Formats: sequence, C-alpha cells, structure tokens
Amino acid sequence: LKGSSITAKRRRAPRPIEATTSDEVAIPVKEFNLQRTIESGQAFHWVPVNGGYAGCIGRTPCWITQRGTSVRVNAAAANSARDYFALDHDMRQIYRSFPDDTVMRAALEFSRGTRILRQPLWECLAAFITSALKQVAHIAAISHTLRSRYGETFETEWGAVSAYPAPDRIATLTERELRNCALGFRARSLLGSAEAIAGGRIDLEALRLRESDEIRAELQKLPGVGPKIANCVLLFGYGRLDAFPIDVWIERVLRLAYFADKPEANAVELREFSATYFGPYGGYAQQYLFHHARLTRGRSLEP
DNA sequence: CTCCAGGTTCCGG
DNA sequence: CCGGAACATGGA
Repeated sequence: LKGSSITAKRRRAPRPIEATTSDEVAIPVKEFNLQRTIESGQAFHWVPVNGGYAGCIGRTPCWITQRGTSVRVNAAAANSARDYFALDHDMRQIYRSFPDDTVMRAALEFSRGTRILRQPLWECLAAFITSALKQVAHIAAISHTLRSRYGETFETEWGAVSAYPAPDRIATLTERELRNCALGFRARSLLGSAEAIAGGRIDLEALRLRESDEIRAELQKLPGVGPKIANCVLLFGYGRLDAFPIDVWIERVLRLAYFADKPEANAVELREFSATYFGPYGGYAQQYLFHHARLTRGRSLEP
C-alpha cells in the first residue's frame, strides 16, 4: 500500500492492544498441512512470519506454526485455532468419499492435509464479495488494506495483526473510501451488504440453523452475491462441506476432465453433475481440485 | 500492449 | 430462460 491514496488526510490509527499472553501450546495433528490450508485461497490475510503465520481469527490474534505432526499456537488462540482450522475433521472418512478417478486422485495427493476452514461469517462473506474477478494476490491486498485502515489492530510478538472491520464499521464508510482500497466496482457491493447486515435486514449468525438452500437464497439477496460467492460462504463459513463453488478454475477442471465429450454442456449441467458425482464432501473435493489446478496453472489437466 | 483474474448484474433475443 | 457485455484494477 503506497502513499498516494492516503496522502490527503491521515486517518486516525486504531490504538494497538497488547496481546494477552506469549504462552504457546502444542497441538498434535494428523493429515493437516498448515501451509497448504492457509495458501489455498480460502482466507486471504495470513502473513508468513518465523516459519509460521500470523493473523486474526475473528478478533483473536493468532500466530501458528507447524512441525510435522505438531502445531504450535499462542495459548490465547488455541481453542479458536482448533475450530478455525477444522482440526476435528475426519480426513480419512472425507478422502474415502472422494470419487476414484485419475484427476481426483492426483488432486488428493497434491493437496493432502488441506482443511476447509471454519471462518467467521462476515469476514468470509466480505472477503469473497471483494474476490469477484480478482486474483488471489489482489484479494489479499484488499483484505490487508481494509483490515489495517478500518479494523482493530493488535500488536503481537509476531508483528501487528488486524481484525476484519465489522459490518457497522464498513457501513460508516463512503463508496469513495472503499474504492480507495482498490475495490473497484466491488465497493458498492461491499457497502450495500455491510449496510444490510448492520441494519439487521439479514442475520448471518441466525442463518446457521437453516437449510443450505435457505442460507444460499438469503445470501444471494445481498448485492454482489451470486451463486458462486454464496457457495463459498456456505463452504468456508457455514461449514456445509457439500457446497460446491464453481469458479473459472473449477469450470476448467470440470470441462476438461469430466465433460470432454460434451462441450455444449451448460452451467446447470455442470452444477448438477458436481452435486452428485463428488459426494457428501464435494466442497473438499472442489477445494483440492481448485488448488491443484491453480498451482500447476492448469498443467494438471493436460492429457 | 493484450490477456485474465475464486462473478454479478443487466440487457436484448 | 439464455448468451453477451459492462464493470475496476493490477500482475503476467
């Protein structure tokens, strides 16, 4: 973030808050890969530090590192981290449920240990609203700008980390201020969604009790939220592990690997195929296919 | 310079 | 209902 956009009037910096403790705890893990989980394009604010990562889980500062089958995390964030990184997921059961084909097997070997995060709902929704037609690195840049300018900042022994600004905070901003965070046309969507939540027209937490179809329909009433982003929030926020977001990469995977003989297939056919073929943990399958295709820049799909 | 990125919305057939 | 275009920004 360079000077040009914040020259005119310097905003008041949020007051740093001292981290509560420097104690760390060790958590044994199996089938967990911290780096792949953090860098697989689900969350966008973790910063590599000291061989691990620093960031916030909601409003809880967290620094975490992995060595083999042991994860070390600051004690104050241990419970949050267990939940956020979904250390309770039964990976053997999930892997057993994957379809047995060459593309899926390759994606599994490549992405093994990646967890589907349980992210706080608003920061997940907001981050994906800003993700439309952006590369992962750009989404991360936007997240960091919004967090550091408008979120609560905490000084930790691993550096400063910031929480995502709450809906009522975003709702006090102008579209121009959001555009100055490089949001482009997404500024209007983020502002409108923040206003809807701050004004009580939608209650993200209350939706946890509803069926996935109901949640999806409610989310899609928000500006800038269509089927893809709604499915990302279902998967990465609400923990609906069968939700299957179809983005440009996954569409590429589906067409090349599973629809090679049906180039005329439309979006509905792709959606219906995905909903059944990949099983009850289709969201996991989707994330593994996405990560594999993206990091090999599509070469994983060549014949 | 051109192309594309974890899409959504609006418009004309 | 369907395909196409507009929408901002920045890295490859």
